[in-house]
Amino acid sequence: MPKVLIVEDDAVMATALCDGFSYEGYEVVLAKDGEAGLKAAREAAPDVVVLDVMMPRMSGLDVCKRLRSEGSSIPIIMLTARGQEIDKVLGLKLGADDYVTKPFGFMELMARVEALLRRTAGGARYAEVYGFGDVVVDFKKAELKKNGSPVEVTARELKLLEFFIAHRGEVVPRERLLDQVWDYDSAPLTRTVDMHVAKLRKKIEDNPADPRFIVTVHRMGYKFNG
Amino acid sequence: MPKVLIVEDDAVMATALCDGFSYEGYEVVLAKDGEAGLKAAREAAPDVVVLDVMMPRMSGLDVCKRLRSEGSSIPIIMLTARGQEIDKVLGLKLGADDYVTKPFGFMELMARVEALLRRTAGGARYAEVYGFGDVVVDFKKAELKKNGSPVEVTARELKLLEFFIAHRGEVVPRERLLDQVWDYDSAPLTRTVDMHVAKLRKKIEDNPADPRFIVTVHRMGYKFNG
DNA sequence: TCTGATTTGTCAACACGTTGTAAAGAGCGC
DNA sequence: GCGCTCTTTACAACGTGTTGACAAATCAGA
Repeated sequence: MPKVLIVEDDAVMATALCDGFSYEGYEVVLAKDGEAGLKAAREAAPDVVVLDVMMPRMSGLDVCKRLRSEGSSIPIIMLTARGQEIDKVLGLKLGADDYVTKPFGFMELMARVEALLRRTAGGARYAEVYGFGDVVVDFKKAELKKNGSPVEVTARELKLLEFFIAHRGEVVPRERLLDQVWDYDSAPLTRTVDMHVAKLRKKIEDNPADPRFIVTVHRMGYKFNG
Repeated sequence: MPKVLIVEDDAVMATALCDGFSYEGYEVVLAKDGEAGLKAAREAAPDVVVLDVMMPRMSGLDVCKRLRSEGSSIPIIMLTARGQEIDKVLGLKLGADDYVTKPFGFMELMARVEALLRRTAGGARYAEVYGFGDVVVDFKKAELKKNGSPVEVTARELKLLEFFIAHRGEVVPRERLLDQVWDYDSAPLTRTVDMHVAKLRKKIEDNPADPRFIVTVHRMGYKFNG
C-alpha cells in the first residue's frame, strides 16, 4: 500500500485529493504549505509526492528543487494551473517526474501516479510520453517506439508529430504546418510538408499507403487520429 | 479585460478554472449550478460563458437552450464528458458556439475561449460545429454526420455549406456563390453551382427531390433554412 | 389552359489540380 | 570533407471539379 504526500494549500483541492487517494487505498500524508511539505517529504518517506506549484511562501518549484538538491529521488508529480510550456519545462528541469495541468480529472492524476510508481519501481524514470496504436513517443527523450522496437526519428519529424498530437482530430492545412512547425511565414509552394508526412507515415503506420493515423483530407490538409 | 462566467458544480474543477482564468487576466464570475448560471448570465453580462453539461437539477444543455430562447447571443463554450454527447448537444440545436471534451488541458480551453472572443468581436458568429435537422457538421474536423452516421464531404461542398449556414434564411444568387465560395469573377455561365447544390442535397436532405434545407428560389438563387 | 422561352436538375466523361513518391540537390554541424 | 537531415524537383497516380448536353420544371403571355 503506497504512501502519497500531498502538498497543497487550497483546502478544497486538498480535501478532494485526500479523499480520492484514500478511496483508492493509498496512505495519505497532507502538508498545507511548502515548508511542511519539505519536512514531511524528509520524515514520512512517501512513495510519491503530489505537489502544487502555486503556493504562498515556498512554491512547489522550490520544494522540488530543494528535495532534489538534497539528493532525494522521490517521484514527484506537479500540479500546475498555468499550462504554459515554460512552467512545464521549468518544473521538469527542476527534477519533477511528471505534471498535470489544472483543471484535471482525478482519474488522470491517479493514472499518472500509478504509471510513475510503476516506472520508478523498475528503476527507469522519464516523463512526457504519448501513445497511440502500437506507437509510443517520448518527446522528452526524443524516442519513438513501434510495437516495442525503437524507430529513428529526426527533430523535425518529432515536432511535426507533436503538432499533430496537439491538434488531433482536426484538419490541419499545409500552410498552418509550415507556419507553426516550420517557421515559414507563407508560401505553400513546396512539397516539404507532404514529404515529411510521408516519412512519418513510414515510421508509424502499419500500411503507409493506406494510413490510419495521419490521413489526408483532399484539398484541405492532414488529420491525425490517435 | 474580458469577463468570463463559469458555470460548474464540481468544486475542484470550478476552483481550477477560476484560478486559471484569473491568472490569464480575466474577470471571473462563478455560478455553482444551472439556475445560478442563468441568473448570472442575465445580470453579470459576461463576454463568454463556460458551461458544464453535466450538472444536477438544471443541466448545461438547459441553460444554453434557455439563454438562446431568451434571445441572448453570448458566446457559449460547453464542457462535455464524452465526445458522443456533443452530437446530441448540436442535434438539439442548442446554439453553443464551441465545446471542449473532458479531460482537457487548460490551455486548450483557453485557446478556444480566445478564438471565440476573436470571432465574436469581428461580428461574424458561426460555431465550429453546427447542427440542423438530423445533420451535424464539424468544420474543424471536416466531418458531416447525418443521423449519427458519417457522410463523406469534399472541401468545396463544405465551403459551400459553410457559406449557406453563415447566410441562412437569406436568398443567395448564383453569382454571389461563384464570387465568394469559388473565386470566380465571372458570370454564371456554368452549371457548377447547381451541380454542387445537388451534391450537397443528396448528402443532407432526406428527400433531395423535395429539399427542405437548401431550397431554390426561382430566378433568384438558393436559400438555406437551418 | 396551353405554349414557348427560360431556368433548373441531372448525368457522365473529361480536364485539371492535388497528392504520393523517389531521387537529386542544398544546407549544416562535426 | 563527410554524414546527416531537410528541401526541391519531377513525374505518376489519383480524386475532385467542371463542362456541355439533355431532360424536367417553371414562368409569362396569349
